[in-house]
Order: sequence, then structure tokens, then C-alpha cells
Amino acid sequence: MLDETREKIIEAARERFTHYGYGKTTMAELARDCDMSSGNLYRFFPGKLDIAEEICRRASIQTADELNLILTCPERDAPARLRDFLFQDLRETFAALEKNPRIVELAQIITAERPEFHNEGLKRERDVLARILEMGVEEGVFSVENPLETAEMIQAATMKFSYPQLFTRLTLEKLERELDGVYRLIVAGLTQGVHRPTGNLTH
Amino acid sequence: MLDETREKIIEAARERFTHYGYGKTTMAELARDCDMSSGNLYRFFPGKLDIAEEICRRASIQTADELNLILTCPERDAPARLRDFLFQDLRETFAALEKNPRIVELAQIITAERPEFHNEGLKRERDVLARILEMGVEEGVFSVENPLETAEMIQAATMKFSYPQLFTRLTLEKLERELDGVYRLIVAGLTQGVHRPTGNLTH
DNA sequence: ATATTGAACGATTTGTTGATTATTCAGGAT
DNA sequence: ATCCTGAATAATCAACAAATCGTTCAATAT
Repeated sequence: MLDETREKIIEAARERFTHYGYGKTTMAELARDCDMSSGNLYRFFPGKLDIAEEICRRASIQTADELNLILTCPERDAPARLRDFLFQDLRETFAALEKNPRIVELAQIITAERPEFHNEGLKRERDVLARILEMGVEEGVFSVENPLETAEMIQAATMKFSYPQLFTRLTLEKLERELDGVYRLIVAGLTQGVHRPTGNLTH
Repeated sequence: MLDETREKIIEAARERFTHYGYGKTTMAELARDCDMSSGNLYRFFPGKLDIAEEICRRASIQTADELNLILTCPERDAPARLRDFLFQDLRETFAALEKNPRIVELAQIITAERPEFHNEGLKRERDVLARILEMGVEEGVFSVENPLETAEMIQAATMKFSYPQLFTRLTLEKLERELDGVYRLIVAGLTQGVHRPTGNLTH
């Protein structure tokens, strides 16, 4: 029953946040939607931002789940899976930006206030990425010592394609061309094998 | 003589912008510094933002010039030069951020109002990068079809390390560890050779 | 006891007014 | 003619007041 009420709150909030935006929806409105007083909302969530965080967390988990399907897709080698992963991520972010800018705005607000939240989402995706790398190693096409660390590096190298704020003025076509180039660079590196540092070469 | 006056304006502006910030310096103050009326400034620059742009452009050119020195440094192979390039860029941005946040702030203001300006600076650095790649090809250590295009991809992959706004909460140490990882990934890819796309592998 | 309310409180936002400032340009100086 | 000025103008900013909103909690209902 308590959980049921929580769900009702989350649903009402998602409705208002995506329709009118985070700033424009008040706790009083949320309470009215759920037939309760505003004070009572605080028995279910510590505050407004936590409701938004829960909504974004679920979206993030769903994204990770969808990326996870790439792992079980048959008849694909690891490089193809890596490519699917990167492009699916970009396309979904881009589509979300066009279809519902409000959710993207929500994510930005939470990332600004709760830096840890963003790392959490990154970690979820990184685990999938690491799994793809491991598959590549098993297939004998990738040479990777530490999949999780390498996954972190791939995330760093593809950061440009994950932050909507960074690519608002670029077209999807241009982004895909660039991502394809970065992908080719990465996959060539993984195939070759990523070596330990060869000493400090900086003058 | 006209050029001399331009220089005087630029110097006065640099002084005030770096000391008090762009927003806090007025055209009237700049005019007084140069012993002229505020209206007269507009014979030398279309507007306030253009003065700031010229200051940033010069800083950007100097950065590119310093990166250019990497090309003539003796006794280094192309991978080492690439590493120097990436780390020098990161370290200089980071140092500028700590030593004089005002110049970084200036750059952000101009990038926001004049997107083209930023591309211009990126292009300057890209040319150096492409030259390093060409050297690598000549040395036989890199296999790169189109150096300028590959340079663009490397810039995309290292974007995380060029935007101060993105790494304000990360330490230089952490950033260098990540950049090292991305560098290793890239250099392995270049050594292997970056291949053309193998058809559209996305489901 | 437990669950819920809604008025009270402080923080934040909004709206408004007055001052500052970038930019223009008619006129004066050279 | 050419260069330069400084008052006029319109845009932006700062400061303050009013209103709104998130959050708390003593009181009430279940």
C-alpha cells in the first residue's frame, strides 16, 4: 500500500514534469493529483528533488536494460556489439532530446545538484560495456587487460556523444559520422591490444 | 597609427578583463584608459564582444604556436609527440583555469555568443595534430588514411579534456590518468591502422 | 499509536522600478 | 574631408518588494 502510493506520486510527478517542467510544477499540485496534503508527500520522499531523481533513475535503468539486450543478440561479434552500444546510446539520447526535452532538462537539474547520481548511471552502462569487451576477449578479437578500466576509457572517449548540452547545435548525421570515426579508432586499438604506459614520454 | 591604437585598446581591455572580468569593465573605462571617448572605440572595433574575441583569438593562436613546437622537438617519435600534444593541452587548460579563471570565463562567453570562434581555435590545433599523424605515417608507426579527418576524431575522443566546464570537479591527477588511458587506446588504434567502415552493423 | 493535515516559516522566485551600460549619431574639432 | 566627441537611446542589470513555493511540525483524525 505504501509502495502503491509512492508509485502514484511518481506517476503524477512524471506527468507534470514532462508536461510542464520541473520548475513549474509545485508540491501542492502533486499533492492534489494524489488526493493528499502537500505535507504528506514528505512521508514518501525526502523532497521534490528526490522524486525527480527516482524518475530519472528509472529512465536510466531502462536505458541500461535496453543496452543490455545487445549482449544477448545472436550472430554478432564483439566489435559489432560495441558499435551497437555506442550508436544506440547516441540515438536514444538524441531522440529523447527531440521528443521530450523536459526529461533531458530534468536529468541536467539532478546532475547539477547530485553529482553522484550521474556517476551511478555511468556505472550501469559501463558494466554492459565491460561485458562486451570480455566477450571480445573470449572471441579472441579484443586484447584487453582490464575490461572495466577500458570501459571507463571508452566512456571518456565518447563523452561528446552523451552530453546533450554539448551537441545541441550538431545534427544527428554529423554526430554519427564522428562517432563512427571514434568507434573505428577504438576498435582498432582494442584489436591491437592496449598496452601499459611506456614510461613518461612528456618533456 | 590606426593599428597602434588598436593595440592600445586591446592591451587596456586585456588588463581590465583579466583583472575585473568582462561584465565588470565598461566601454567608458576602456575609453578613459586610452584617452579617447567611448564612441571612438567603435571606429576600431564593432563592439565590446569583438575586443574580447580578439584577445581570446590571440591566446588561442599562442596555444597553437606552443603546440606547434612539439613538431620540431628532436628525438621523439610520433606516438610520443601525440602524447605531448594531448597532455600539454590538458595541462595548459588546467593551469589557466587555476591561474586566471577570468580568461577562461572570457572564452566561455565568446564561445556562447560566437560558436564559429571556437571552431576556428579547434581547427588551429587540429592542423598540428594532423601534422603529427603525418609524421607517424612517414616514420611507419601510424597507419592513417586521412590525417585531417583522423585528427578530427582524436579531438572528438579527447573532448572531455578540453572543456573546463566539464572537469571542474575532477582533479588534474584523475584527468591525467583518464587521458593516459584514452591516449593508449588511440595510439594502439593508429598503430593498427584505422579501417573504413565495414558496412552498417546496427540492427 | 499511526496517519494525515494545513498553517507557519524560511528560502526562492517573480515582478517592478531605477540606474548602468553598450551603441549610435548629429554635430564640432582638426 | 576626416577624425573625434559626448549627449541621446535602447538594452541590460541591480536592487528591492511581493508573492510563491518547498519544507516542517504541532494539531487533528483515524
